[in-house]
Amino acid sequence: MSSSGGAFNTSVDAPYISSFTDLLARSSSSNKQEMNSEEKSPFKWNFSDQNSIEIPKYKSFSPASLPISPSPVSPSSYLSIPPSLSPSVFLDSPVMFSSSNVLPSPTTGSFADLRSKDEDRKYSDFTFRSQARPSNSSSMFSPSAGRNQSEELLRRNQENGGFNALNKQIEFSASKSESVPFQNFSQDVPTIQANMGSNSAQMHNTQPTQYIREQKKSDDGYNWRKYGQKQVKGSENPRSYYKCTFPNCPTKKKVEQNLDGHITEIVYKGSHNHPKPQSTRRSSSNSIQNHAYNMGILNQSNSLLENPRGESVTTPENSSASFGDDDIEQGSPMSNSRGEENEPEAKRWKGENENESISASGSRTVREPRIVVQTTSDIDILDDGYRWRKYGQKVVKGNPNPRSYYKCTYSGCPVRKHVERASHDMRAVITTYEGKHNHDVPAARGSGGYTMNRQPINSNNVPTAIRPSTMISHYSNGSMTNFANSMTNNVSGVQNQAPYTLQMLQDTGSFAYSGFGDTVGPYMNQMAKEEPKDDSFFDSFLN
DNA sequence: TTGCTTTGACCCTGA
DNA sequence: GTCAGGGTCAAAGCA
Repeated sequence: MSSSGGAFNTSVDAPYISSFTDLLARSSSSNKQEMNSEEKSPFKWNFSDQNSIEIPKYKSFSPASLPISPSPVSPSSYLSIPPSLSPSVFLDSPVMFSSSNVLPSPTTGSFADLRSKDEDRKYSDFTFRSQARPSNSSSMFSPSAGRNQSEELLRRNQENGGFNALNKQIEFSASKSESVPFQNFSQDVPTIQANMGSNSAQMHNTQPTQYIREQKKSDDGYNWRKYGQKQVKGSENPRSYYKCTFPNCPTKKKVEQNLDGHITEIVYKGSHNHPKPQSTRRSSSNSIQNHAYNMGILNQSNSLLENPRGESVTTPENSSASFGDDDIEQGSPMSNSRGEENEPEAKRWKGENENESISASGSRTVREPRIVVQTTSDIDILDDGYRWRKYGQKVVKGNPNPRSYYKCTYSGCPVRKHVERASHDMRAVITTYEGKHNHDVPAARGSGGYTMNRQPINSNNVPTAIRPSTMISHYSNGSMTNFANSMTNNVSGVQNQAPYTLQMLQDTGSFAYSGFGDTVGPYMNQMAKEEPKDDSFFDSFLN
């Protein structure tokens, strides 16, 4: 396969790095230069063995103080920084503030304030150097280049495979932080090392720091004050309660984070009765924002529909249209989704599929925008690498579509999952995982040209703790599919350099979300049609 | 001083 | 009426 197409296939004449492969090549060729300037930058390129393959590693980022956990392999991990994108674009993008999802912090207060100037400097430096072309990239990331750069990058992305690269960037930005380049690389590193089998120790050092920043910077644009935290029964994850700090704004949200710090669930209650707090960083990204919206990545409230991990992300603003208008066919159940009755499958503050409730006293409580973001960072609705046996199927309340129940076939493994199509949109599939795999990913079940050896979803082969969690996948033949195709191309494009595997694609949950529609469709169709193979399982399930 | 987080206690609701 | 669980309050501590 060629390495053409998608975000990685940037114009060759551009002083940009179009892929990690490219980056490696450039870093190799410019090794001396990099080393010379190494001491000047907070970000340093190191080479464990200068006589062998030169893998950049990162050593200058201080470890995080928060619980250290392996960062799950994000789909975005396989992406290098799309060359034509300037971080400034995303610094300004409201998209970045939209995602509480991804790894947003429950502390969604003032975004900018959360980052120290020192961090800014580091990021900037890192970005600068990561491009391996300092002279060019410096201007590229110049704040003053902001608007023009964003427009230019739009043009470039359209020229180089449509919005694919942009798409990734937007997703990245939204899910991570404003420090896109840093985030990108910090995620790339562990992933690459995991698959290349080198420099792992050093590369892992970047994860905690990155993670902490993810937590700190993600934002939905509003300011929240935490007013409570509680350990809820049935979950090892503490639940935090937040109120919008705007005077008289009734909006609240509760956020669950697992022990790793990943946000596993965000539920919004109420709607903001005020505009988003002004941010000086937001205005210049309209072009991207609009582009993304036009592409169906964003809905009309500029909220990201899904983050790179495949986590469906909504905010109170977009809770009623979380799949993006462009993705929704006219006449489909979602086509009128701005109305409350058509809000996407989402868990309300209390209960499911209820916009309102009536108290015992008869008073009616309208549950307003209510979002739900149930996130799973480490699962893939397409095929997570594990083997599943269907043991039951049932139509549950509120959804005419049957929910397919599966159990991991590995002996003794307690993990189960159930899959169902969203009632509002047959292309949206909700997968809920329960339990924790106590084994490695099974060997491949045969494959084509790809290396099918699956790897655990997280980068260090530690079974991923998964609390009952839900991932909403959405299949579309629209723009998101194009994005997925791009992703495929991208991965294949770098395959020559690194053992990227299909697993890497499939582990990218989020990309699978939209990207592998052609694959997902049949897969899900099969699931829908498949009859339980094990009556005992089925019977026990029904009982 | 201000604003935020933390955390134990209390309140509310539903079974 | 009791209990359990979730949600909220508010004092204390921190930056």
